[in-house]
Amino acid sequence: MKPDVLRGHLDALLLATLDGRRLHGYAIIEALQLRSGGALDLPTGTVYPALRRLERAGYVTSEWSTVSGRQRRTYHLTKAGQRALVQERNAWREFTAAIEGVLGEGPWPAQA
Amino acid sequence: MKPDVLRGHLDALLLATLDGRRLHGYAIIEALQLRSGGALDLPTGTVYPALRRLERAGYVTSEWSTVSGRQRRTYHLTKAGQRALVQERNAWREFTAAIEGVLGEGPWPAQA
DNA sequence: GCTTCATACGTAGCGAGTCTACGGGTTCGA
DNA sequence: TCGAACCCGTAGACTCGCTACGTATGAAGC
Repeated sequence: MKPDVLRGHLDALLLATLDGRRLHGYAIIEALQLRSGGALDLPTGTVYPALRRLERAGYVTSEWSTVSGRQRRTYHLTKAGQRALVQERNAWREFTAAIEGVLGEGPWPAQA
Repeated sequence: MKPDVLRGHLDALLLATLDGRRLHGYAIIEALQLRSGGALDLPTGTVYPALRRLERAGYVTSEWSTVSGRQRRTYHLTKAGQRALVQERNAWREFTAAIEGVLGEGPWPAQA
């Protein structure tokens, strides 16, 4: 998968991953792999900055906890985050509809 | 529509638009608007550099022509461009499958 | 005790590519 | 004569995902 195709869709992925769950960063990456059938293997340098962006935006909050001596930062959605997720899903539908209208099979019908 | 979401998909759009047709830049922009139901309104500063990139890559070729005193550069697909289009369509399917696997409705099933 | 791997956090800087904002020129209708 | 539509193009900014790196703990193997 080309690197750039995720642009602008990463927030939606992260919000959806946290929908109804509390996860820490590393677990988010694993969850994304699982749910995408292995297609999405995001490096930490992609995910952590994105999570901070979402936190600054007020879409997620986080707490530190220590599990068997290991520091973990666990994230979960805020109300605003859930609203944002709804919007992201709508935006995704519009986006795919637009692209598929163009990508649709074969040469165009005689018109225009 | 957020600006970045097109990243990495623009080539596919342009190749698909030129599939079986010869169009000049301005007409490509109009065609994209039409096919996407108005959702895609690309500025010339996006389209022209992209076309040159595709031309450098050998996916399209172009000829100048003069129509009623106006200079036009008409583009069409090469063989390599058609192969690239097939690949782009496959990549698109994989991409949407991956994202939709994650975005799928609601909280995740009890597991993992 | 030492190494190695999986777990877990994070930053700095790069790079690609889309967008904004220009600028040039023609035709045609009001 | 003036504006709007048509048509080409470039320069530079900006965003944000990726690469590469650094830190630290726990458990397993030897």
